[in-house]
Formats: sequence, structure tokens, C-alpha cells
Amino acid sequence: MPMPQAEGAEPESAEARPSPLLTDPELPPSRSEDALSALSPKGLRTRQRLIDGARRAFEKSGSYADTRISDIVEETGCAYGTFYTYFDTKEQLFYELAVDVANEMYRENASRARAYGEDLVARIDSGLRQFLRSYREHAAILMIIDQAAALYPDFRGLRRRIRDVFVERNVANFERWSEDGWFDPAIDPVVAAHALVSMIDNFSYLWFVLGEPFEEEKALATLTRLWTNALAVPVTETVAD
Amino acid sequence: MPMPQAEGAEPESAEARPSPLLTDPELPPSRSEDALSALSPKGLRTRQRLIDGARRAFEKSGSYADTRISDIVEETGCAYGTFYTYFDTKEQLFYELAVDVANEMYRENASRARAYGEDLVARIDSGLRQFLRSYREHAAILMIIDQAAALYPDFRGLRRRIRDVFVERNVANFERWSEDGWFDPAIDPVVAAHALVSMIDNFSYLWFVLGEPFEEEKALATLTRLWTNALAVPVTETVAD
Amino acid sequence: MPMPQAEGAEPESAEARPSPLLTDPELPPSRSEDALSALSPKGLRTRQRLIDGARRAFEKSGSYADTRISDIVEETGCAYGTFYTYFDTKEQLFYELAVDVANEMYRENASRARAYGEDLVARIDSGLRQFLRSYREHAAILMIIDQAAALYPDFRGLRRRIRDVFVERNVANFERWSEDGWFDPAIDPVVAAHALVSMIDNFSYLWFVLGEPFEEEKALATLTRLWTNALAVPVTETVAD
Amino acid sequence: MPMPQAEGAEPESAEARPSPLLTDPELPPSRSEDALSALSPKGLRTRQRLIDGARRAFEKSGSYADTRISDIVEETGCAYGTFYTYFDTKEQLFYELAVDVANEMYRENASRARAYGEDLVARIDSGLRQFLRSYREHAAILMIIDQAAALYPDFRGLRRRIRDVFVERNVANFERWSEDGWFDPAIDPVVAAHALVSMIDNFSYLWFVLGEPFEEEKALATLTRLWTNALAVPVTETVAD
DNA sequence: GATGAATGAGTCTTCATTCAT
DNA sequence: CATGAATGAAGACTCATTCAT
Repeated sequence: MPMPQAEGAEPESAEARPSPLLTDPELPPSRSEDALSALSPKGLRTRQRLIDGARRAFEKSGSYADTRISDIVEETGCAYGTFYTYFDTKEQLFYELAVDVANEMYRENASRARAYGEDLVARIDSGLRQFLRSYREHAAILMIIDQAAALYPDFRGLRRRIRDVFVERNVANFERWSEDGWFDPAIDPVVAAHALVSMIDNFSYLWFVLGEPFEEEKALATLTRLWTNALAVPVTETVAD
Repeated sequence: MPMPQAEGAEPESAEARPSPLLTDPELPPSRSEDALSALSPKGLRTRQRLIDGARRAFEKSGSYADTRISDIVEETGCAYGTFYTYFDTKEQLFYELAVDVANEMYRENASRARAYGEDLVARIDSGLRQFLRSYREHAAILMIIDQAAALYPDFRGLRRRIRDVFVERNVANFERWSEDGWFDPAIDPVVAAHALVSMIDNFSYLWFVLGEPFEEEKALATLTRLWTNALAVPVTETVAD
Repeated sequence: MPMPQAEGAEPESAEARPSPLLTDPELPPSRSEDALSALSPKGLRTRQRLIDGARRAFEKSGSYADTRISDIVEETGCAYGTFYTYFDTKEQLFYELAVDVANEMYRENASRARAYGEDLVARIDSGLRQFLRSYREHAAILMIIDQAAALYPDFRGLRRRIRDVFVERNVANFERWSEDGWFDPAIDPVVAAHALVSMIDNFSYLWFVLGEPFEEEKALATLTRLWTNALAVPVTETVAD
Repeated sequence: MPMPQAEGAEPESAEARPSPLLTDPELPPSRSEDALSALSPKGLRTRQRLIDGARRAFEKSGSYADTRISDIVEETGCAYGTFYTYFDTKEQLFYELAVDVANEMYRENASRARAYGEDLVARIDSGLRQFLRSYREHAAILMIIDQAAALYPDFRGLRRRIRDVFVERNVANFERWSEDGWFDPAIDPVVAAHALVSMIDNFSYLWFVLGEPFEEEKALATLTRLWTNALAVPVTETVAD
């Protein structure tokens, strides 16, 4: 599952360049760009309606296996056969949907302009806040991506790559800090990035999927504190990017 | 998924008293003790063979949904109908299996003799080591418990209760430290316990299920450091229980 | 089971108005007209082929319980899944088949042109003849309707309603005769109608299903005589409708 | 289904001689007398307990097919295997039960002493009353015998033989009356006996199984009247056996 | 004799996918 | 392109009957 970055140093806007997730050459069942551009505008629209209908259908049922093609076409309002005009299998459709969701989370967590002058703690706090908001929004689909990851090896790659977007940002930051001598030398930046992403990711799962009740502000404050403590971030310091 | 405790002050051995997981009266689909004791010794043995066979079958297929009753009975070496002599559904059998696994992890992480005089960091380190060992051992089934939790709301309760065993130990420790004034007052003990359990739990998932490669000692050292940093544990101090 | 009427004064032809059996709003498991009209012509054709195939399959096996879905689709010449495109259960299909048969018998026994000027005895005789012919024709299915009625309370209502079509005609006649003073006052018209319908119905069962051998003309003559005697019909009288 | 006799001239008590139903050499799956007498007293008792338990189980479920061996042994309070110590198949057990019920009805309708001096109408009335009482008592099992008759040809023979007991008594009476010149020569005694038995049999079915509501005294009076009218019994006459 | 665990053939039912119109 | 009827492989579940103890 996707993950927060302590600092989202993203000079280019996410919209400006094609998302790395969708176009990754490793992703196997996704339609090639060629095949997509061969579709008429109407065809493209129908295709998108199917993806949107599928998202609603998956969210309703809460289960990859229990969402039938018939649920999807019913939700979309098109005929049974239309599904197979645009997708070869349920897996393929879900893959595209998952990539869409991954990109949405990516954008939600990356594209906002940072207020310069914020101190590191404030940024970490705002990054966590955004990630949790994002997770809550997409919890239903994220859960299903996890199901699919368990079911199909293909989805495990996607699952890891979704995480990695968030992990890598943190790794980049940690390494920069490391070079600057701010970073606890007993901590490996890559392991730490993974572990902290795990913390927030799984905490969100607990909160938004399993339904463990938490008080929002108390949870946020504690998570921020754990994160900054863990990294031994110099709390009083203000950083300019 | 289950989780490490920073300090497992368990005066009674876990073996001495029945695990609280199995006997929780809230667990819904589990056979009542009465129904179990109505079975003959041979019946009990066959029943256990089915649970064991199911575990192997689930581990082989790696998927809750894709493990068929026929796989289970084949692995067990009994007839199709025998399954239905002891269980009504795959869910019911799996529930018992999950409870078994939870109890095993509980014991593995509770029963080890503590070296008195160890300092806190050493204990946290050893707790994490044990948990990761335990997780690796049971990774295949833990993954499937997660799938089942995603699929069936009934299993979400079990999933949370498995975690809670580990969470509660940490909460108890944190609150004790808190009273003793060692604990960062900006950290809520319950949220922190959940968050740190999430960190290790999900990191284990990443490592042992998704297969992200980590170097063992580097990972362990970093996790311990993150954990102790996060809680602002007074590193140099040595604690006598 | 359906039954003869001593006198079927039916001014409108049975074909002119829809049979009351099919459209009875009380009939529970029957497809609503809406659902039917939602089907394409091809769909309706397949649906009817299934009903017809089911009739042959039921007639062959002679047993409701022993006629498998697979027998029905084999007889119909379609795939297993096609059955479930149109019906949820064997009961639902059978219900429609039973209603069809009931309507056929209704028509066979209602639509024949009455010879005006025939005397009452001749009419009773011709009514019985027609009913027995009809019963013999449908004996196999009628037997299975009885089985289904024994098996499922839902079918008992249908069973009674099929009878009632015949019973009610007789009740109407009996009450008219009663008003005219021709009728034995010791006889209750409703009980009598039911009893005489029972006589012919069950006699037909004995003859055509259980295979008790009877000589046709002797049986007919006796049944007519029993019927007219029972009601103390004034034999010599001629009635004009 | 069994049937009333207008007059039960049975000089010997039914208990005095073995019932003709049980010992009929045509009945195929019934245990031979030898096999029965080879059983110990305890064995015989267990066997009878199974038959009684089966009767309760069949009456509860109301269906031959839906009454499982497990229901029968549960109702009986014995082990699964015990059933097969005494019976080869469910069919065989039910056959014995059916024969038992048939004999009970036979006795209930035959063994009562007739009040001499009663007139014919009073006797017919009392015969019908007794039959309806009897049918009501055994309605549940009679219905299931019908189901079995539809399912297994073996049971059709039994079904007809049960009827025949009642039919034959009537035939005997009718022929006697015929010889005495009291009988309508247009009526065939055999057909008439079958038809009237059908009338009462099926009327009982309608009343007690399908649940058509009738007022007891009105129904009785009408049935008696139909029966006597049908045969043109000389109402005022008093007969001495 | 009694017991009840074990057996597995027989059916029902679902649903992803194909294909004729 | 769109349609939706047809397909049939896959899997769950039942229950009469057998058999070792």
C-alpha cells in the first residue's frame, strides 16, 4: 500500500509528466498505448465508464473474488459483451483500476505546493495528515489490491511499486540528511523508509479497514512524534529546501 | 497480524494457563468445547489431521479463495465427506486454524526466558528478533489470515484480536514507563503501541511475503533503533524488573 | 387434480380471455410478466424450450425428485448454465410447467361446443368422457404435480386451485339447480362438488397412473350413473341453457 | 390410499388372523418371517423402535426424500450403524412402516363390532365416519406412501393393495345386493366400489392434507347422501346381516 | 449386537468467457 | 461497436451405505 513521504521534494508537477506507475514496462496485462489510441473517442469513453463502474462495484462488494463481471456491467450500465470489447479478463480491468488509484494517491500526496519556511516537523505532520486522508478515501480499493496481491503474483509487483513511490521519496530525504550529517548513523535509510512507511500504511489499515477506533488528533500527534523521534529529527531546526 | 512486545513481563509461563485466544467466548464460528468433547479420540485425531492438512494446503496455494476443500482432503488423505463430518464450511475450519496459529505465535513470543539485568534496548532487540523469526515461520498462513480478514468481516475481529495480544503488552509497558516518568508525554501509549506493532508487522509482510530483500542484521539494528528512538527510551539505562 | 363439470355453461370461449390460472396474482414463484417481457424473442423461445424439455424429462422419469437439472437440459439440448439463465430452481420451472398443464386441461374441458338440447345425463356423460381423456393425456405430469404438492407446501395451493376450476363450475350448476328446486336438499353443493371431483380425479389416477385395468365403456357408464344418481338428477328431463 | 367399506362384514376379528397385507408373498423387500424370528427379543425391540422412530421422523418432515437416515436414528436414539443391522435400505424400512400403517387402518375400519339392526344408511354413515377419522389420524404417512408410490414401482403395488382391502369389501356387498335384486343394474359393482373409494379417499386427501376447510357434520351428511344416492340404496329398508 | 467414523458418487450452482446476431 | 444468450468447467455440499472397533 502507498505511503507518505516526510518531504515531497517534487519540482515537476505530477501532472506534467506521465505517472511512472502507469507506463512501467514491467506491468504485463495493461493495454499498450497503441491499442488505447486505436480506440474512437466514444470507445475511450465507454472504456473509462467501465473502469469507473468497476471501481464502484468493487467498493460495494469489498472483495475482489466476489465482484462479478455482471456486477461491473450492471453498475456501468452496459452489456455483458461490452466488457470483453475493452478488456480480456477481470484481472486486466482491475489492474488498470489499481494503477489509476495508485496514481491518484501519488498525486494527492505529491502535487501540493509546499509552503517554504515550514519546519521539518510541520512538514512531516502535514505529509502524514495527507497520507491518512488519502488512505481513508481509497481504503476500499486498497484493501482489494491487497487481496489481489495475495491472489496473483502480478499484483504483488504493483503493490510493491505503489509503496516504493513513497518509500523512495523518504529514502531520498534520509540520504540527503545523512550527507548533511543530521541523520542517526545507526539507522539505514532504506530500511528506515520501509519501516516508517509500513508503520503508517498498516496503521491506516487498522484504522480505516479493520475499524479500530482512534481519536484523530491524538493519533496524528503521536504518529508525528514517533516518526520524528525515530529519525531523531532535530525538532527545533527550520529547513529551507 | 501479531506483534512484538518491548518487554514481555510474563511471570507465569504461557504453557501453564490456556491461551486467551482459543477460549475467548466471543469467537463466533469455533466449535464449542462441548461439541469437541462429544467427539471420540479417533474423531478428535481426524479433526486435527484435517486442520493440519488444511494448513499445508493453504500454505501451498498461498490463497484463501483458491484452496479448495478437495485440496484439503487430498492433503489430509481422507475422503471428501470426512471434511463435512467435522466442519460445516471452509471458513469454520480456517477459523480454528487461524486461532491455532495465533496461539503458536503468542507462545513463541511470550514463553522465552528473559535475561534479567538486560537493559531495555537489549530486550527490545530480542523481542523484535523473536517476532521476526516467528513471522517468517508463519508468513504463509499470516498472509492468508489477512486475505480472509479482507474477505469476511467475521475474520476482522480475529485479526484485530491477534494483534491486540501484542499491542496490549506494549501498552502495559508504556503506561508503566509513563507513570515512572520515562515516557515522552507527547506520545499516547495506545496509539504508539498500535503504530509500532504496525511497523514491525507490515515490515515483516514486506520482507517475508512480498519478498523485499533486506540484510538481516542491518534491518534488525535499524528497527531496534527506530523503536527505541521513537519512544525516546533512555538508551544507557539498565532496568531491573 | 383437475375435474369435470356436469355442465360447462361458458358463454365466452376459453380462448377469448386469458386463463385465470396463469394470471392469478397469488401465484408466488412465477416470473412476473415484467420479467418475461424483458426477455428477447430468442430468450423467450429458449425459455419455452426448457419448459417443454422439462415436461418430457419429468414424464420420462415419472418422479419429481429424480428428475435432475441435467436431465432437463439434456432433453432440451442446451447447456447446464442456460437453465440458470431463466430459472432459479427446479421448483420455479416446474411451477410454470404445472400452470401450463393446468391451463391446457382447463381449455380442453371448457372449449368444446355444447350441443344445446342435450339432456343433462348426456352432458354429464360427455363431460366425464372429456375429463378422462384429458387426464389420460396428462397423467404423467399430473402425477408429478401431486408429488410436488406432497413435497412442497407452495404447490398445494396450485394443486387446490387447479381442482377449484372444475369444482367451481359444478358448484355453480348445483346452486342453480338448487334454486330451481331440482336438487336434493340433504346435499351441500360445495361438498358435493368437491366429492364428485375427487371421485373422478382419483379414479383417473387409479386407472391411468396406478394402472388398474378398467373396461372403458363399462367404466364410463358406471361413473355417469353414479354421478347422476348421487345428485338425484331427474334423468328424463331435457334442459335448455 | 385405503378406503371405507359400506358394510364391514368381518366375522373374524382382524387380530385373530394374520393381516393379509403383511404376508402377501408379492411384497418384495420385506424381511422374511425367518429372518425376523432369528432375532433376539432385544433385537426385535430395537427393530420396532426403529420403525416407530422412522414414523415420527417421516411425519415430522412430511417427505420421503427429505427424511434422512440420520433423522431416523436420531429420533430413535440409536447409532447410525444400527439401522443397517435391521434394514438393508431406507426403502425397506419404509415398506414395513407402510404395511404397519395399512394394517392399522385395516383394523380400525374392520374390527369394530356392528350393531345389528342398524339400517344400511346408518352403517354407511358410520363406515364413512370411521374412515375419515382413520385417514385424518394417518394423513401424514399416507401422503408419504403416495410419494413413495410415485417414486418406486414396488410401492404402487402396496398402494393398490391397501385400497383393494376397502374396495373388495364394497364389491362383496354390492354383488350380494345385486343378487338380491337391490342394485342398480346400470352400475358395475367393481367400478362403483373403486369410484366410491376414490371419492372418499381423495376427499380426505383434500381435507386433511391439502387443508381445504370443511364443516365436519355437513361434509359427513353430504358424503353419506351421495354414497347412498349413487347406489340407489333403498333408504327406508333395514337390513339384518 | 452396537457404534459412529469414513466413504465418495451424485447433484446443484456459479460465473468467467465466448459468440452469433 | 454493442448486445446478451449460451457455454461448461469448477467447486461446494449431501447423504445413503460401509466397515473397523
